[in-house]
Amino acid sequence: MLRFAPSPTGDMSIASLRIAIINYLVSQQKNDQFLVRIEDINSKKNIEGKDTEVMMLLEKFALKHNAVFHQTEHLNLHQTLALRLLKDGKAFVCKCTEEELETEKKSAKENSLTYQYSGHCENLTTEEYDLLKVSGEKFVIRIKKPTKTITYNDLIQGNQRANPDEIDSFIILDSESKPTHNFACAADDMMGNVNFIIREDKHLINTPKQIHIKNLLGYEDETKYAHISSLKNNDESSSLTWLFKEGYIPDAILNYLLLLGNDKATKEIFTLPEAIEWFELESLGKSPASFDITKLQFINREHLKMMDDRELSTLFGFADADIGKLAKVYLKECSTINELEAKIRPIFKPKDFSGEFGESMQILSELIFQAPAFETFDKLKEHLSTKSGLKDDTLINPLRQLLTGTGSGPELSEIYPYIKSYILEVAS
RNA sequence: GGCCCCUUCGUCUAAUGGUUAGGAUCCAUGGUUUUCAUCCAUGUUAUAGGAGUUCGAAUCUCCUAGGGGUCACCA
Repeated sequence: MLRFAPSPTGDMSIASLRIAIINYLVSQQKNDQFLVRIEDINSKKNIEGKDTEVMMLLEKFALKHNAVFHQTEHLNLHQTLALRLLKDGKAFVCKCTEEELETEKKSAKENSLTYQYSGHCENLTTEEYDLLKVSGEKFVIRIKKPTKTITYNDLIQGNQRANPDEIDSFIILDSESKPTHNFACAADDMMGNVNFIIREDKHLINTPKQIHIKNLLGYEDETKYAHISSLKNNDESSSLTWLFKEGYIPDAILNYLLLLGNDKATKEIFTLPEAIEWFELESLGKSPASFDITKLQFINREHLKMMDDRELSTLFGFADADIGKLAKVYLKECSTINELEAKIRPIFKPKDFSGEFGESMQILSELIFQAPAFETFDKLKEHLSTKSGLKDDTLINPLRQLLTGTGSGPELSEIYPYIKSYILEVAS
């Protein structure tokens, strides 16, 4: 079982999307299940609607999941498991106040030491615990730190180890009886039998803690870990929202994200099904890659070239393969949907006859309205030339302005076949 | 500050002790094109720095520098 565990606390980042893609891809390679878990246990940070937004994005990238749930649905389960650890003496009640802990942390920092829990409440008796419950005084539950060093092998980062002091006796149930991230995460991975965890490398530090939790809960199945190195510049300019707004398409973004840090790609331009064939999780690089928009532009253009003509035309409000073909001519100078739109729209807009070529444009427009339909641009050109007396530059320049609304662009003979059925609309 | 990770053209990367350090992208130049672009051709640009091991180091070791992560009742 593989899983993607986003938290609904903001817009999905490309780094997060990359993790989702890789999880899905590996699940396909292993013919395994892919689970989506919305990590919404921190109600303060949750943003309304971000969970459905994530699901819509997954769909947009064609990452199909077998199941989805919100982590808060498991509150009872988390509490039960925490109490079980308490009962088994593997966890303890801690009544240290946040202020007390804050002071300890501060002094640790001042002395340049790593903060560690003092162990103050470790030996609280059950009687004291009962009293605490009755008194209404706030308390948390901490898991007891391990007695041995925890080691594991990460498929990408190599052998990892964490000693007991690094893991520490950390909080698993907070003062409102809600599970902390590491506990909820480990518990859900265990209950869902997630045995292959692929996530961002920022979780590297959490892994030994989660292994410790699962150990104490008696989970014995082997879990494989792969922590993907993060992206260097994961900022606003590389946000998914921005990319979509700029006219980048999902296939291209997916292609690009899978290419980063990858040395197994047999070619640079590929689709998800193709990547499933050759992708090798273990060979992903450790060094953080930086997001480079110019490379994405290139990839986006290549994917637009591969897109079905008719489908492409729908992006500009048409349903005509010819318009798709027309757009592809413009791909020579464009790499995003927005750029294409900026070229195609003016073709169908009423033209401005007040400019430098206005007079000639008027003449040509009238001639086109009176003329029969011509199969090729050469025939149209010949006809217009004969009737108007214009030729070469004096013909082409106003004609380009009339047909495309702009002074430069592809050869008119190249685009004419795709616009000829709209010629009356175009030439006015 | 402790611990961990990273460093090859601007960018993504190749080269598992022996290459002229390769490819893609970007950029530049030339040719083609009645325009811009495309296309074709050509070209510039890299082993972070320093020691060591070795006949030979991008590759192994050490040091230095730079970058990142982490040390929560955040996820």
